[in-house]
Amino acid sequence: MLKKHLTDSIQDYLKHIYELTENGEPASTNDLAARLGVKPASVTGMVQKLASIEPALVVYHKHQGVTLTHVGEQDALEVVRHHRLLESWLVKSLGYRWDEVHEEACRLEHVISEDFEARIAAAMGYPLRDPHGEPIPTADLVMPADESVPLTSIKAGQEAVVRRVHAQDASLLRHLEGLGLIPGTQIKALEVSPYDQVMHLQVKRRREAVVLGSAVTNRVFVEIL
Amino acid sequence: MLKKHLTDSIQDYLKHIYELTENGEPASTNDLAARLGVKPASVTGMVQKLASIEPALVVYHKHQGVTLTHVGEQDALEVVRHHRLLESWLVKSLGYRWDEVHEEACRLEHVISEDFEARIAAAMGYPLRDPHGEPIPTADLVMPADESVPLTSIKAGQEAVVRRVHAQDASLLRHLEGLGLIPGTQIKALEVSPYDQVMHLQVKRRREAVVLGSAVTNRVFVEIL
DNA sequence: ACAATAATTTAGGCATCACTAAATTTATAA
DNA sequence: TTATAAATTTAGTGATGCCTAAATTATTGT
Repeated sequence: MLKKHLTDSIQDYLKHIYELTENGEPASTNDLAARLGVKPASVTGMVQKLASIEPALVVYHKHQGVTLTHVGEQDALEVVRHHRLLESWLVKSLGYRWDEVHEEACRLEHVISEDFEARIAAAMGYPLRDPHGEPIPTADLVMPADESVPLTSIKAGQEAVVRRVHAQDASLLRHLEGLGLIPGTQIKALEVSPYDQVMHLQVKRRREAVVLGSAVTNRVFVEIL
Repeated sequence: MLKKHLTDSIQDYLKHIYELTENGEPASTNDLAARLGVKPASVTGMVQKLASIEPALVVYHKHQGVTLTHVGEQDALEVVRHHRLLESWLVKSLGYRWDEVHEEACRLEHVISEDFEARIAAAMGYPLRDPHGEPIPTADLVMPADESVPLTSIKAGQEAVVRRVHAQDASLLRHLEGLGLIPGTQIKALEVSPYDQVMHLQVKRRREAVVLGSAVTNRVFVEIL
């Protein structure tokens, strides 16, 4: 098999397209541009290239967004695996906190060898979740099942366990940690305001109820008990 | 102080210029090209650029080679520190062998943060030598003194201790390891052929004498006892 | 339906850093 | 010294991947 080289830039595009299309919808030029920190015009150019290389990594139709081909998805999963293994390793092996790992992993993910990947995975006992609870694709690039749903979707009175925190912003992560909203924590929805989505939660091992806006509840995924 | 960004390419140039000028001589265009794996014409171009940026990183005069400025040397030492700390870390923390670390460190050295650097240095107890015995610049970019001399320079009958093995080729390193020629090993020169420089060595804890050509003896540095 | 607005694409440029081919300078040896 | 070889530099190119400005297409409100 040909050892194709994917540039750092292409790896970033694939990773972000993967994450934006997890919901089933194609990724828009604008959303991709915002995530990648480049201008929409640059995204159009790159996406056209990714669609025209052989084998194609994405499917693209003007004004209709991008999706990954199977090949592109495999490549994306490799990058995601690197990223999430690295985040786990930085926490477990070097004492980073969960809010400190994202940037470092973003840079390391493009340069580590398959050997390095295998060694850290083995050293950690082949973890299936990263420090934020995000599933880590296996070595053969299968994404572990995740049954969690957005915290926004639970009803007053329901109990659940936090599974994933879909965020990388350091201050948001520290805030959530301060509230005890980390993977594994059990919670109970006390009240949900119907209009502004503000949610009152009882967090296990906390005296006071926690009040959260949708900017936060959108990012927390739970498994209902 | 301005946080200038040095590209990976520039970091590589600086690192190799540093290593080529350790002997006091300017680095030649050809030697640099060979080490960097690029054509001499490319080196000329880059070196002209490094000499003309503000502040200049190198001193360059046509047909006379390149040397580092103080600023360039500091930048080079930072890269060398990253490289050697990483090699040490890969060996100590992930079980790499000394012949497996070079390529990985070459890629990682450009992307790790100062925080990462500090963490691995601390985790290892601030080592002053990498797995090959090469000195590791301190956090304030001072290269630890090294009194070792080339193995080629010792006379028959002299005893010495291996300090540095100046090589990155995996098969050569494995060969040396097989002979017991690793940092810390005590040796004694039995005989030196005056013309071809072939050297007969007694290596501590080995029954048979070892015979080495200059391709090897050039790369081993020792401290005479 | 139609104008206003938002999203996207096209076109043209620029910076980086490699390359080849040709010209030039320096070193070597008869 | 002078021819030849080796080393180096110049000049011109190409790939990557970003940008801005202008043009185009899609969406939305009335």
